[in-house]
Amino acid sequence: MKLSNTSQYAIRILTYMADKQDTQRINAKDLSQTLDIPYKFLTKIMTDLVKVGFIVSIRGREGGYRFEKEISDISIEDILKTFNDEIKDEACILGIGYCNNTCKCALHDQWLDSKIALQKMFKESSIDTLVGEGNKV
Amino acid sequence: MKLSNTSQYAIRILTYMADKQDTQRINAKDLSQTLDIPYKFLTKIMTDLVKVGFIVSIRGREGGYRFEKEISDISIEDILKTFNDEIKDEACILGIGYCNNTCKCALHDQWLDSKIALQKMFKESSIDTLVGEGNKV
DNA sequence: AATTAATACTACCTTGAAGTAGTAATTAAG
DNA sequence: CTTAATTACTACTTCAAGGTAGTATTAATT
Ligand code: SF4
Ligand code: SF4
Repeated sequence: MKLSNTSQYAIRILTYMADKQDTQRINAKDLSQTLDIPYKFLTKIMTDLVKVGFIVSIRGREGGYRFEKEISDISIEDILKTFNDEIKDEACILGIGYCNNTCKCALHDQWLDSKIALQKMFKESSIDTLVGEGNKV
Repeated sequence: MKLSNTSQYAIRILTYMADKQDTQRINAKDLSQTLDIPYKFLTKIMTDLVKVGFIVSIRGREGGYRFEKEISDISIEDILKTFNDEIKDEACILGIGYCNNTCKCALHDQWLDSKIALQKMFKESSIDTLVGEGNKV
């Protein structure tokens, strides 16, 4: 029960970029070194983040990345969805077919509250609410 | 963000077995068919559940499995731990090294409540609290 | 004792996530 | 214009989870 490496990386990348919004461009080499994410894997993730419209890339010398979308308009949920790692409404915690909200697997009652709380937390955590001094990166 | 297939299977197996405690032995073929879990994969999981002492196996003709431990003494947390799928105290949600409870990754504050609630739910959900009529299996 | 039905063990195959390598395309600087 | 520094693309490799196959072992039934 954990987030995928890719999701973890993406969240760390975007929150770190948000922390440095003064710097107008951040390049892959810096991100890779600062966040200790393998360079080639990071650039693959960056391309996904560009394609989904969170950031834009500036190619060529002196290039890099900057936000395209408002950081108040990017939630953890959005990031997880980009990498298919969100908690889906229709996914049963025990993997028994699709959840129609009337079904009951053995863990239903116990899981439902946590599920809703988690989804709410992911949805309400936009990048701008996460920036802060002294965060581990 | 989901439980592993193996964990899901194990929870379904044990809750189903608990539902049928009248039947003193349940064999792998029945479990495989009823729960729609691949037979060979199921027997691998069963062997793990035996090794960790939740159930005992009776080999040979008319063999099968039955509980060894009290079902009130087996929690979802215990099952998840068996397959290394529990939410570890020291695991950072963003995968940044080890959590010492003084560190702060960007998601720390938002995650902590959910984490504690989930851990509590997994710990307090013993198999006997999960048995019930009409559950999806 | 032979047969049959069950679990246990060992080894392998498959799939998807994670990570790597090399090259092409782009663009600022000199 | 050339070079250097950057992102993008394509393809491959590695690793762990999930799943499969075959055989050995066990024990009740006949
Ligand atoms: S029973 Fe509960 S966990 Fe299972 S599918 Fe329905 S809502 Fe989801
Ligand atoms: S900062 Fe929060 S999530 Fe990260 S390791 Fe510490 S407690 Fe865990």
